[in-house]
Amino acid sequence: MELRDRILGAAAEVYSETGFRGATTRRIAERAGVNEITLFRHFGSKTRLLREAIQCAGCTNPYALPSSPLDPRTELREWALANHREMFDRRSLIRTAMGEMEERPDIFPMDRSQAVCAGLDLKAYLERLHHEGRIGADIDLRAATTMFMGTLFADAISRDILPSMYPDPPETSVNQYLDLFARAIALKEYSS
Amino acid sequence: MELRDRILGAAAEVYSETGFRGATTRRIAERAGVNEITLFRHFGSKTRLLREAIQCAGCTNPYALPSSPLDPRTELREWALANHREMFDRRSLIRTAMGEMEERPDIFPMDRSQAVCAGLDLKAYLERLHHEGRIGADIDLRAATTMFMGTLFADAISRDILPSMYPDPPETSVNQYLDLFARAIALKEYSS
DNA sequence: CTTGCAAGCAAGTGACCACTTGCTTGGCTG
DNA sequence: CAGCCAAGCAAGTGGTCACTTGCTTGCAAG
Repeated sequence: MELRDRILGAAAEVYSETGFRGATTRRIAERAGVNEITLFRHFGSKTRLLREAIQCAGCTNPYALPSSPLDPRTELREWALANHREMFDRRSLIRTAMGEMEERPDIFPMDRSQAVCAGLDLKAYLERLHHEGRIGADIDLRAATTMFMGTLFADAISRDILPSMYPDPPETSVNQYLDLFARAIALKEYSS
Repeated sequence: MELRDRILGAAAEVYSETGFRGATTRRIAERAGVNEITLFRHFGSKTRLLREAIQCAGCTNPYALPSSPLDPRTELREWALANHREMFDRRSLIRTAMGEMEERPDIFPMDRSQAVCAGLDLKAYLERLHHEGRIGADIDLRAATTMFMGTLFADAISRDILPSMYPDPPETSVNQYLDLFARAIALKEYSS
């Protein structure tokens, strides 16, 4: 079954670089080191091949926040870094898929995308902190979640094409975002 | 000269919907209500037509923040709403262009894009506030700018394809972002 | 050794693509 | 009226696309 995975990997790569229309069966076959006909014998059509390749390349087992917060600052930093890295590594695929979202909504299952799942995870974690009284009482947790996820997302997918806006390495930037975010939600840390 | 603009508008529309490869000269001509040959007589080639159309559709005269801050909260809200609206209106073009950025970097002049210009405007404004002592002294202004722009940007280009993450109307969300942001930068407001 | 199957190769099909050529139409100016 | 020019129309060119057909090769199990 190694060959099938090689084809799927090549298809995801070529799609990320050139989009659906640019991902020709010739290019995918060449990238996979496989005869073009083999694609059709395995997947039936270009559409089915790309759908499977993208859904496969899009899924990920996310880094989860702990169910009982201990050290929020550290836990959030680890989590933010892991999620940022995950999105940054897939930035080409994400950008291409978002650009074609309106034309081909079925090809990328947005509702179970990493950004959405991570957002739900973060929101639940903030709710736990809020319940423990470690977040300002009048904070809108959904807006806070959306803001922090949006910041990480925009950084991950814009960093390489707007270097002037993102001069610092991801670790530095994420730390700065976290400082701002902690103040934004009035995070109370236990005395260190 | 009305015809030329109609063609450019149609080209930008079709490009936003289908990308470079999908924006065929036939489709553009049909959308513009014009014979296909007219495109070539006016612009020479599909590439030149699309380049001009996209650069034309991409440029905008941004809503500028005042050079001497009076009421930061209100000024920032107006500015954020205007910029969010501008990005939201162009969301299809932005998504498509970002998706093809790596393959065709010349077609969309990122360095003078609205997001970058608005970011510079915001940063200068925050520096003025900081200079007047109305922002916490130890705040990283660049990170704060990037965070707020990233939040607005992610909202504007994701809102329509992730409705579950953005249930509130833009005005509500922007207000919430602003509340969080004001706390994040420790904004001191004059007594109201 | 035979059967079967996965993969390769060669060639081709109809559709669409960007772009060209040659000719016609219609409105405006002198 | 004559001349000009922008635009339309019809047809075609060479190229690429997804996908098909018919045949061959090589390996592996019975």
